[in-house]
Amino acid sequence: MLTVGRIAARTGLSPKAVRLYEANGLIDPPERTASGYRTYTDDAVPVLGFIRQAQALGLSLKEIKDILDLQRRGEQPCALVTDLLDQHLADIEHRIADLKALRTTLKRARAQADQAVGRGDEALVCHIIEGVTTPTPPEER
Amino acid sequence: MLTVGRIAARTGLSPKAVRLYEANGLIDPPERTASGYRTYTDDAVPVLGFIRQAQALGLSLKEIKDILDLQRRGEQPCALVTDLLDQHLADIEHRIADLKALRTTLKRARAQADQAVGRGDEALVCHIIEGVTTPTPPEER
DNA sequence: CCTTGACCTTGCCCTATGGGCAAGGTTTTA
DNA sequence: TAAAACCTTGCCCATAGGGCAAGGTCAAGG
Repeated sequence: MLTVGRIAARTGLSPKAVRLYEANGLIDPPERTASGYRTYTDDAVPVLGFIRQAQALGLSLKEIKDILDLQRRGEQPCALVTDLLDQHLADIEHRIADLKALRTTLKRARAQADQAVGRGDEALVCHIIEGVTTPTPPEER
Repeated sequence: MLTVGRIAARTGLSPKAVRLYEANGLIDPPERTASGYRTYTDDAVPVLGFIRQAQALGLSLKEIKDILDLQRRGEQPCALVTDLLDQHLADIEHRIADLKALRTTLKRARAQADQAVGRGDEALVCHIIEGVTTPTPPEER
């Protein structure tokens, strides 16, 4: 009999994560023993594996739930999946660009720090930060 | 007299953010009017500006607080600042690398999706996700 | 049989940075 | 003087769980 701890260990998740997925509707509530223990069947293992995979691709629990809901209703989730993957791909491009811009800004700040050492110029708190021109506020998405 | 809304507008922040910074100890609690309104002096403006700049560099409120605490105790925060910038720089390199790896994985999933369309192979939920080999779990830091 | 340790249950607080709303008081403007 | 615009505090929301508490349950060993 698969308890929550055992199925968690088998799928590489924590028991807490498994319970969370149940609470969020990603997996069906399993049967319970008389004393209230969750008892999973082997059928639940690949679903949890799928969740892990999808999470590794950057999908949120909400998005994964939407996919699984479609599938449970007998519909093809693949169109949704490709849409989501495309969105995340675009998002990742965005974030990489933002991080690269931020890296440039940070490097400029660092260079300025080394240069300003010993020059002893004054600033409200620290010229290293205050002297930095932030080009475009990296909008997180 | 600078109310919270006015100083927020002047610094490009929201009133809520300004109150949050006060609650978290980044700025000193301002005087209050008899009716309880916060009344800021112009001295608070550049501090809030500093917070904005530091945030734009990716520093957390906690880190910014540490910098400001040092400065308020009359010590030079610049060593801490350079440390933090170096840490964030390394962190950003890491995250860029992770995102690039994830992008590669996502692109492979997408390519597989296009290729598998019409091939009609079966999977638990969607072969697009299940067929993807996740190379290294992108460890978020 | 009993104990001990490992497991399970629910529930609550915590993370970071605010956004949004509610209920109520104050100030400013028309 | 009345309405609009502002302020106050407090609470809930978001992500994806981690950690802890209090208490119930199960399996192995003595």
